[in-house]
Amino acid sequence: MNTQPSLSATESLGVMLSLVRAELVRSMEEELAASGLDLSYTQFLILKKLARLGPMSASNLARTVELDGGAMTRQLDQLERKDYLRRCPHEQDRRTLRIELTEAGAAKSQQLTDCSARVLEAAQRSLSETERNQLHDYLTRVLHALRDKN
Amino acid sequence: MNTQPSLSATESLGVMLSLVRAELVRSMEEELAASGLDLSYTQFLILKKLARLGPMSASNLARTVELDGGAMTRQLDQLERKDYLRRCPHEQDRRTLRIELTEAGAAKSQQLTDCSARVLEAAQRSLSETERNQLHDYLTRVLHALRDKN
DNA sequence: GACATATATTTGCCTTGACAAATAAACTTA
DNA sequence: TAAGTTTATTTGTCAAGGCAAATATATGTC
Repeated sequence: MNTQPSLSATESLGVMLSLVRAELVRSMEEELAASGLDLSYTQFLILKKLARLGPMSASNLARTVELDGGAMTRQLDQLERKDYLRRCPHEQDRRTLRIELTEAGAAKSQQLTDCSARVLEAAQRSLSETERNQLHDYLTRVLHALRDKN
Repeated sequence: MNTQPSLSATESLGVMLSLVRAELVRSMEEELAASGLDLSYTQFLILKKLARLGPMSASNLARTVELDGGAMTRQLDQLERKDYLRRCPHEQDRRTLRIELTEAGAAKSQQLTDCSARVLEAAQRSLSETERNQLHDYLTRVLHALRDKN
């Protein structure tokens, strides 16, 4: 049995955030699957970051996508097995990995960008440009307020 | 090793939602712990709903807090063990439970409300009343857009 | 250089939540 | 009423992520 909610009058901010995030993730995974990409939302984020920012270390990647280091190791295992990326040795620092997209991975990255763009556009379709910026701004301010709670 | 992010220029909506939600949950659990309440965010939501809406069935509760039915069973186990709530038989429907707060649970509920109010106030302290309403409105519209994607 | 400290990656352990199957009990309909 | 369908709860299984420990390597200090 799962939940088919009926967003009541005034849900609190926490509940709203959970709902919207969950629905966005679901939409994103659906869109990925529809494009023939077999990727979880987390894996999508990892590949997108690599495509946008280029090769980087695993810990850097973990920080960038807000994922625990241990969890990152396991996601990299999966993505390497699927031949989306490669672990290369770092030239100067032998502790560090250089994670880079394979040719296959790079070839898919455009599809990722397209999927992402479609879902985000669908999600925000009822918001004007101004409202989208405001939403982002408000979320940023809430995040800051929570982080430096003085 | 965990993540101490540096929210870059323009994070996408999905990332922002995850960040804000995670931080809010963290804050909430911290505040609960500081008030001597040993409760996860999920457990907090369950008790708060019960306090606000009164006794209800487990499946109703699950729908209300957006939790899977199986997960709800296990949360109820824990909360019952801690003596915050009770499973009572439903008078008309023998399939159904009537979940109600114990005296101890009811006694704590005011603290929950206070914790919640403090954290939400802190989170939104840099937003005006108007902006808070807009944020809620935008999130609601995004949610609807994602649900009925036509 | 030796030693203490910090960082990167991996692994083990644990909790959570989703999903599906199993029961039990209503409800619907012929 | 009997059969089929829906709903409520519980349980098993699984994947994901957080945390801590282990290991390897780098960096800073004396």
